[in-house]
Amino acid sequence: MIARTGGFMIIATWNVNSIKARLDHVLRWLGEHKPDVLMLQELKGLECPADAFRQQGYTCAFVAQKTYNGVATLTRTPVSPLLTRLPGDEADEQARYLEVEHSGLRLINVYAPNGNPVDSEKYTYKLQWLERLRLHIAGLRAKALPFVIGGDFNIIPEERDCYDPKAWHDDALFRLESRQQFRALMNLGLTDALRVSNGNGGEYTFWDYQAGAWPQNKGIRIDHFLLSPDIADRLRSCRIDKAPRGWDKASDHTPVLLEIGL
DNA sequence: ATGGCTTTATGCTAAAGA
Repeated sequence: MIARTGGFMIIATWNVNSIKARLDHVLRWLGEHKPDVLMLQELKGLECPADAFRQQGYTCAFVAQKTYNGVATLTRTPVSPLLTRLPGDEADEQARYLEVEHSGLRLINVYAPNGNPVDSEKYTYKLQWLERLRLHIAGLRAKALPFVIGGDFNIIPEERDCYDPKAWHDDALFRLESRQQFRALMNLGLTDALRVSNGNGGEYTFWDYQAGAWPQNKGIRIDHFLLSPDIADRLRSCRIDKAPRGWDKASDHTPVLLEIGL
C-alpha cells in the first residue's frame, strides 16, 4: 500500500434503519467523527432532513421512496448525482443506488436487496440486482474510473465474517449464489477495504435486534467498502465503529469508516 | 423457535428486514 503523507479523506457508511428514527444518532455521530463523506442506507421514507444536515456542515444528495429503502450521500460541498438508479432494468423503481462524483472519484452508495426468503422472487431480484451492479462496475473498470462503493451489500462474504456460518448457511445473505455474485464483483479487481486489515474475521457490522444478538456479539459483516485498484493503493485504514450499536434505540447496523490518502 | 425486535403506514395488524 502507498499511503501519501499529505492529506486524507474519511468516507463512512451506515445503514440507519430509518433516518427519521435515527436522526439524533446520525447528527451525534457526524459531530464526533466529522467524516468528509457519509453514505446512509435505509432512509425508509420520502423525507431527507437536509436542514439538520446543513447545520452540521453537510449537503445531502439522496434517492428515496415511501416506507422502504432509500440512500443518501452527505458531503461537505454539493455534488451532482450522476446516477440515481442502478442501470440494467428500467422497470426497477427501488431506491437502492446513488452514484455521485466527488474529489475526482465516483462515490457509489448501495443498498443491495436482502433476498429472503430464498424460494421467492425476492431472491432472484437480489441475484439479478447484483449482476446488474457487476456489469455497471465492469464498465467503470473498463474506463479506468476510480471509485469507492460503500453500503449495505446484504452479503456475508466468507465464513469468518459470521459468528455461526451454520446458522446462516441457507440464508440469502450467505447462500452460495449470493457469495458467488459477490466474488464475481470482487474479481473485477476490487479490494474489500476492511478485509485488508482483519484477516482473522470476527468483526461485524450488523447484530439482529432479536435474541440478544448484540450483547452476545452474534453479528455478521454485510456492510462493505469496495475499492477500485487506484483507490486501494491510497487505502490508509478501514475500521468498524461499534459504539453506535450500543446507543439507546440503535440501528441494527453500525458505521464503517474508510480513510484514503489524497 | 414456527424470527424471540424494530420500523412504517389509506395504522391498532401486517409486512419487511436480516
